[in-house]
Amino acid sequence: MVKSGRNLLILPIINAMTGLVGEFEVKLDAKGRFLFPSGLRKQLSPAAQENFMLNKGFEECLTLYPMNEWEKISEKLSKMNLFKPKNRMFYRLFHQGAKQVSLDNVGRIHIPVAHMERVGLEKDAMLIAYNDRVEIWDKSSYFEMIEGNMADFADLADEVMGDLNDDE
Amino acid sequence: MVKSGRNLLILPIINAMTGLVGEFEVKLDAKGRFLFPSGLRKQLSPAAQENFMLNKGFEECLTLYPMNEWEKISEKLSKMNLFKPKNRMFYRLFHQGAKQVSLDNVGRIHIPVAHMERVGLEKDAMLIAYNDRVEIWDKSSYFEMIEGNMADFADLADEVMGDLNDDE
DNA sequence: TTAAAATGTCCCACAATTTACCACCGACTA
DNA sequence: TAGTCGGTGGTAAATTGTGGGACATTTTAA
Repeated sequence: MVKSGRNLLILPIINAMTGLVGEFEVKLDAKGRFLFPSGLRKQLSPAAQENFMLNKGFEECLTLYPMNEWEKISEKLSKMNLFKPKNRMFYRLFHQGAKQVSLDNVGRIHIPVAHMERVGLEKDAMLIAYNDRVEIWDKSSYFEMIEGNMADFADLADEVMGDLNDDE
Repeated sequence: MVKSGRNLLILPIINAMTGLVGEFEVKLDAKGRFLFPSGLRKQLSPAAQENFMLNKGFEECLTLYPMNEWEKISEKLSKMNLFKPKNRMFYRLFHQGAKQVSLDNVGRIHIPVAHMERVGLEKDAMLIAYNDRVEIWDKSSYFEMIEGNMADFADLADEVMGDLNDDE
């Protein structure tokens, strides 16, 4: 691991197959902008570096999808039959707060005020990158969430990963 | 890029493949007009930017179809056998409140009073764009609907998306 | 049948917000 | 030590959004 800038950890660039990784601490300025960590940007395919889709995440966070990843999801969704009520409802829930965002020419992303309020985002935020997405948490909510679930970590590991070991 | 109207830029269509996206908050003025969000307008094909079909949505909302999308649906419906009572009834229900609407030259849409009353539309509204349509919800009804269904979101996601993932 | 009221349409000008851009600072690297 | 990259803050300009005035059309009531 390499130390860079102020206090941002930059992890080695990861193989494209395994997707995004890393936890980053960022600060929102008065306008709700934050600098997209360079370590994370390097993990994105060049084509996907400009545009993102932002929406409300599954839990108390926002989720950022690189546009190419979003399109994959979107394409799947577009095959759904919208005459079925469940599908409509899912569509709506999944599109909560959907908004296209992009990097400004210094590499920042702007989070609309309404979105910040929706998930209690204050000045300090955490970016959690995994797989095809980046979650944006308010720093304190994030650590509360971690704290609250740490106790179950062991059980969860067993439950989620237990089977996989047997296959190998 | 083309210049149109007073000073409206028409940008290339964003997701022709995957349809409309985005959640937008709008305010109705005293006359029941709201400004069609520019972010949404940019997603429409230039031909479809002027005219829409408005009708009562499936849930407590109104639905706005860009005219070209409406025509696709309309064509499907026209193939129905209207000698079957159920089909006739569906046809009627689907056309509830159907009315052609269009943007004024500042880019606003006017919702007739009767339609507002029909779905409890007050001053604050939300536009939910997905796939081929734009839903218009009263803001508070919208969030109630979200609240009420959020608990099932995880299950719904599994149910609806679970199958799709298998395709990979 | 006509007048008055209500509703709907169109267009203008200004206000507010957003976005793009610029200039700088500080740290690490070569 | 100079150059490059990462990061911060602010300003100016373009775009988006708001309210209202004036007119047309439809409906209601006398």
